[in-house]
Amino acid sequence: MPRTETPSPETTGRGRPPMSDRRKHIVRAQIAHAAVKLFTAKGVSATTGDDIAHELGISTRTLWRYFPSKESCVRPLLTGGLDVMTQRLRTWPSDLSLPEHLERSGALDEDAEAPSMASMVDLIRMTRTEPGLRAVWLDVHHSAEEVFAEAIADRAGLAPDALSVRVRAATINVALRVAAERFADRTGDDDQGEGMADLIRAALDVVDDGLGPITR
Amino acid sequence: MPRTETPSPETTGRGRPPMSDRRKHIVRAQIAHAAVKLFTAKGVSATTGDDIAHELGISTRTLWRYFPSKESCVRPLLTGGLDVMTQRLRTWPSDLSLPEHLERSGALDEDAEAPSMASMVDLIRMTRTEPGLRAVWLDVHHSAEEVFAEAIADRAGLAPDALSVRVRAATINVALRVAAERFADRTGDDDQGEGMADLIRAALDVVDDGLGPITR
DNA sequence: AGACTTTTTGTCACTCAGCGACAAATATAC
DNA sequence: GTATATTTGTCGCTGAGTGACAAAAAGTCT
Repeated sequence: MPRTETPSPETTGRGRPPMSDRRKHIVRAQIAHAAVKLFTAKGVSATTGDDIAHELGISTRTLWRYFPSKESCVRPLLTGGLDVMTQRLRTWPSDLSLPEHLERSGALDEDAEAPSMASMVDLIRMTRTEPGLRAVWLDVHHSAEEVFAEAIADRAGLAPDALSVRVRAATINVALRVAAERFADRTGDDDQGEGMADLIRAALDVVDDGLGPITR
Repeated sequence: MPRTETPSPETTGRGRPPMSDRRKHIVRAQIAHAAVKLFTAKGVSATTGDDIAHELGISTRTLWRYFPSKESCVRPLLTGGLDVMTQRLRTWPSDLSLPEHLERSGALDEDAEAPSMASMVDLIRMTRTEPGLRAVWLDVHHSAEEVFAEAIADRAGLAPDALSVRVRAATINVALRVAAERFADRTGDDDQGEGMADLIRAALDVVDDGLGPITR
């Protein structure tokens, strides 16, 4: 059995086999790390697509086949925390509230992807001053909204496009974004910042309070 | 008195006076309308900067002086609803809850900018399929977050960067975005859609419910 | 070992976005 | 009218991103 990670039923078995999703993902991750390295060193605008490609020894044309723009090269790093959570939404136990579930997912992620964590923190910080990176960051979270909506609709027995579902998905999602930004801001070299799980809990608690007594 | 809309104290009175903010705003609005016209007609990617500039009889160079990218040309139209609300936040009466205040602001806006409304609806719809426009749309709302945070912090007597303030500002803001998207989706030629004020109220009610009984 | 087939990568040429520099036009005060 | 400051246009450039096609890679089959 010649390791086919995509066991499609109609394998002609003829010619070069398509690149596995796993391998594609690895290449994308390598590009992402090269991009963030150059972005932090020279700044985003001063970094060209050629720079990123040359850093990896690939041609610029291939780079654009993996990512549609130089800013989007770092997308895999920015999605880091979120796609762990959205993946875990599929196994959301029925005896756990969503905040509890998300909090644990966030905590797990924090430990798991330690090497990428520093890059992610750097990127979220750059998000403030670099419009191109901010666009990617906001879009990453916007994409997650859909996933949250489906999970919530499924649990609540409502349609995924019900207003209450969409608003809840959006609010939860945006709370996670604010928590991540806070985490990035507070995490310094002295590592005195709060944990990601604590921040997620705190942010979701605010959401759970509704608009609060102050704004009403 | 030679109409100076920026009555700066140190008017040398010598040379051509700077363009008033009002006049700049008018030019930007003209560009925005030309852009959305071409975007809807030919699609975003098929519309070049030269097209937009030529539509108005200005040079391409001047176009880029008013906007940093062709997608951002429509920004004035996308901010339409939001900047009315953020402007009114300055005169937020103390006997009104934030939802009530926003609801009324949204309703007023709906009537006031009737001509721009159709373009805005078209744009928000295009936001789904055009990544460039979506980026502008998301960034517009992201910018509003800051304004909401300041208003809420001021009312609550908290620091603008307090976690609770930021989360509340973000959640309210995102609820407005979902309401606007819903409005754009539901508003057809037969005009059977709900009113903007109703949608804002409904969305903010969901926020005020917190995470709700379902997700906990 | 071939020959064969399919995917991936690289090379080339091209369009368009967007900016810096400088000239030309415009609008005011004197 | 002249002088001055602002705006606009022209020119030329770099870089993003794409389509077309050739070269290389990685397999299968005999």
